[in-house]
Amino acid sequence: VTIDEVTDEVDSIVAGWRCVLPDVNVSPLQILSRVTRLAKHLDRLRTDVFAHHELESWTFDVLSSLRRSSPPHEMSAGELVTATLVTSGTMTHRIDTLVERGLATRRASPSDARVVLVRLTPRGRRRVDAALSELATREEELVSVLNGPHQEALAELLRSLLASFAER
Amino acid sequence: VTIDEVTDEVDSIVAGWRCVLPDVNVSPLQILSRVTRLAKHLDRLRTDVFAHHELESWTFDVLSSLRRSSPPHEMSAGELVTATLVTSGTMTHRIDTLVERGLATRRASPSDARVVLVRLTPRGRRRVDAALSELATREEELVSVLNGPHQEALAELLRSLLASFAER
DNA sequence: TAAGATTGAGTCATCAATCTTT
DNA sequence: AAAGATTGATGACTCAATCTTA
Repeated sequence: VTIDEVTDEVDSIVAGWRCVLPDVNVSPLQILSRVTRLAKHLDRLRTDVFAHHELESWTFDVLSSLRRSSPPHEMSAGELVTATLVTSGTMTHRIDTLVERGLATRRASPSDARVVLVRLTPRGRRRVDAALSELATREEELVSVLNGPHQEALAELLRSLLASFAER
Repeated sequence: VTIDEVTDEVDSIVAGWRCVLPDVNVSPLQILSRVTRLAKHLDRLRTDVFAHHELESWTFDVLSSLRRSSPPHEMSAGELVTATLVTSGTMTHRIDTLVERGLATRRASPSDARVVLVRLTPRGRRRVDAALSELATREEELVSVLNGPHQEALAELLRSLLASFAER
């Protein structure tokens, strides 16, 4: 690793740290810094795509959880909280917005009045399906810079890394 | 891919979509959804680590850019904007905070009074060095679930993916 | 007129306190 | 009490408008 050209923003970040703090092992950044940057780009891509369908990333998050649940596509607010990794206060607000827009309905659970059940409307279903479809197409283009085996290898490596997080 | 067990949250998300929308190719999610989730976990890890050093992720972002710049560790506000991928308004506020805390100084450029120069203080330097050192240790543990060659392979695959984003 | 930084309005997030039902 | 959802305060972000200097 001596005469490599600097080809990447991450490479220069790593090189910068090595120069300044030579005793610290910054090689994990070669992976983790790229993960962070990729995630930022992906976030932008999603924002763009969803805007074509009058959705935001955060509304899509909720709608897509509902969509993947078995018909009648209904989940409790608490289930949505754990599925989307946000706080309960955030979820209350998200549901407010979705109901206002006619993309979901909210009702008290008949069996336990503390529980709020959120259900996808037909309009919400059409909206989220169209958005996902376009998103998948765009993501396919991106991933296509890697051939099939490379894609699978990458998915597997990421799975291992993710699993090591989940253990904690 | 018929009798695989569902081992992962991402696997079940992908399986969910395949069931609901079988005509959409959701295999890119095997990669990109894991990237997003990894980034979320990383964000939490960084928040934790930086809290030990009385820093937040966003203050660290700025301080680390300054730290990697050549002595006297001074950059213009505009350079910091491009380095950290935030808007200029955000950067103004970040600089305010860093100056208040004595981690950086702000002055007008002598050669062009429109330009604001931000410089790391010794206190800021010690703070960011300590934070990076701990972060690197924690990230090393995480990445260590993969052996050396796997780490390199992963870094290379991510580099390709990132490059394909940068082209757009 | 343009470049660079700042300000202010609006959005969505978190956290902690509260209300309701069990 | 405890579980679930809501409310309100606060924080950091973006965008657009503004101010200052070149």
